[in-house]
Amino acid sequence: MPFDLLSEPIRKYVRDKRWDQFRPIQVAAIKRIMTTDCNYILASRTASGKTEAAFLPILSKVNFNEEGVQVLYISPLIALINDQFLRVEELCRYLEISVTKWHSEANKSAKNKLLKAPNGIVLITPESIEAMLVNRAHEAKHLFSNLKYVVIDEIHSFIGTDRGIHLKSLLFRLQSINRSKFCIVGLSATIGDFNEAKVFTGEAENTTVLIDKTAKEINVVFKYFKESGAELSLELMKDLYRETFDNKTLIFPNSRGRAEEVAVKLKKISERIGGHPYYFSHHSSVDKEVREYVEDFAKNNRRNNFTIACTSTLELGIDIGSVDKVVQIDAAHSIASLIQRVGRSGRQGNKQSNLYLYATNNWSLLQSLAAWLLYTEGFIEPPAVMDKPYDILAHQILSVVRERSEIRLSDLVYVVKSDFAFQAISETEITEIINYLFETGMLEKLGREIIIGIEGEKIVNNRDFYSVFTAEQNFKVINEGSTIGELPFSPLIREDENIFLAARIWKIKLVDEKARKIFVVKALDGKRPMFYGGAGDVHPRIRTKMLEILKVDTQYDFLDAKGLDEINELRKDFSTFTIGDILYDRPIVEKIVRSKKEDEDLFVSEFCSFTGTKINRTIGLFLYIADVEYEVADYNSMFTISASIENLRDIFESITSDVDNTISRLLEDKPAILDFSKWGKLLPPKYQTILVRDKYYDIENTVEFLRNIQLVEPSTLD
DNA sequence: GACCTGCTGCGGGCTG
Repeated sequence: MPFDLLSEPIRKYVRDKRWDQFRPIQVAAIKRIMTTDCNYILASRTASGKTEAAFLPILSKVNFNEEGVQVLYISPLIALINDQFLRVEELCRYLEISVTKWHSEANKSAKNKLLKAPNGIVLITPESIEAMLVNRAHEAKHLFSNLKYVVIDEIHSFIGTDRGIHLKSLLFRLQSINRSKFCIVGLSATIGDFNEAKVFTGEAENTTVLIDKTAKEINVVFKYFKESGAELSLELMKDLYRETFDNKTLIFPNSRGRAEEVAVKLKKISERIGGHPYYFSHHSSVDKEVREYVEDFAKNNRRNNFTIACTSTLELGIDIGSVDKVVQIDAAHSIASLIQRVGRSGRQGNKQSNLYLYATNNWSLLQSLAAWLLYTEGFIEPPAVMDKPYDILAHQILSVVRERSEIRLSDLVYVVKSDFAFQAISETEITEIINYLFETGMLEKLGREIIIGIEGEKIVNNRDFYSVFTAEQNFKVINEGSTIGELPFSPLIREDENIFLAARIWKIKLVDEKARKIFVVKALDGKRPMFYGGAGDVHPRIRTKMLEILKVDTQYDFLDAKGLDEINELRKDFSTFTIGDILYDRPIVEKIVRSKKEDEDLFVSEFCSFTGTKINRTIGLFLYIADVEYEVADYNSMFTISASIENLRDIFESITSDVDNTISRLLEDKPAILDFSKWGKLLPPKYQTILVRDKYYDIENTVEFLRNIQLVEPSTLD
């Protein structure tokens, strides 16, 4: 019995909570964690008791009388730490274990208290671990050299990302200052590739994934509104209002600007007809305090209905309670993301989640439908795995040198070589990168020791050093002394322009460019703000599924009539292409255009690749190498290429995988191509090229795709 | 048309 395995104080906690039974993931975790010293990944949907599944057995098992912090909980978000702190602290009161928050906004005297007598549990972010290792290595050792368990929350948000590689390296570095081996427990929503989750602990063979696959039943409704303008039509907004006014709803419109538009427009409709005023927006550009107010409102009020228009800020595990409906406007970029969003709905006792998928154009409708069907087939995108993360390696080399103050070359190479985050990178490569860091003044030799160089000091001593991702430079938006949020500079940011922010309308009174501040007053009408930055890549499987939907004639009963008509219309357009092999048969149409300048006929091919964003980008690279002009739109995966079909066949057949020269030329012409990597600029040119090749492009899969592709022309029946 | 995440140490001013 799992209950009997737990320690007495924890059993008392369970009794006091009046839990009549454990959730499946808790049963599995208690049994395993209590009886073994293995690493575990607990995979189970949102709100299924994962935190308790990890902490009940860990708190039962670990002897907290020992000196030093015993359990380290790592979270991707400060907000999540603050949330979990309350839960974990309540649990720990039964054992008189202290719990300390350690992040930039955490109470400083609590941190100092911990430094005096390290013990108990610490909740921390990866960046705070990095900062501690860099600035106060001795304190890091003082606190964290006797860890028994490391719990990583929302581990799926790290897997397959730069931040994840960074965290892996930090885990390795924590392990190397520990007296004995600590165990890792990762908490995760259902993820696409459990193998990658196991590898994440650095000990795949000693890591077991415990999965609870029971999913909530999802009630899905598709709604189609053909939109032509830049703004959402009144018709759509009215329908959205009718669906949401008497519910607790989250709306995901895929962008910050559109989230503002939706929140403001719904609020206006509600005002006009005397509905409730609880319409909010929640995204990275809304001020933190305003966001906390919104989260708090959603969590703590039972009586009032509300609607929050948001971005992925409300996708992760911050506790906002549960909502009745989740609305997705146009296709989410991934299935994983869609499922996380749906997981926010379905209240306790009610087994169903409600998902409304609005589409505003035919391709978005098709993509949404494809994502939904793939989900019902059990497919979730696997994470993008980066074998040789040279940029994070360079960052960590600087960090390790700073941590040690001085270190011999052989020791440095040894440390980095042993780091499981960089397993696939060879010793020769590491040495080459270190040598380049000498050349550029990042590192310096002092006798036989290596220290941080003059150029390196500038980087390492900057606050920006602790993270591996970049942040946009914004203007603060201020009304009557209080900050509402932030906006990037755009043509709209001018005095007397009216803009939406935090679900309200503002008139800009003054722009202080030097202080990067925008002063605003309340207004009655305005425009949604402009933001820059891209969304995530779409996985090839989604695009293949889109083609498959066009090929069959299934009449989906969860689509509304307009949506079904639109799908059938698209099917008609594509019915002229005979697609046999879904993976490689791709539609193409050749047109002849009269060139204006040179007065001759030119061939233009319209080619639908039906593949992922990254492969489309790489096809673009190959066309660039072949010196062919083209345009590409990723949303419908369509290329317009200045070449005949015959010509294109030749190009696709003669594709080679040797593109390094082109990429290094590209890097010289347009260094901004490396902007996706914050620390890539530390690398020798050769490694920058490889980074762009492997991370920005997908050479291997594109070569395979193009070698196998069969270009299908329309049948000539008409 | 296009997401998100985090952050030291120190000094100055203010409050209790």
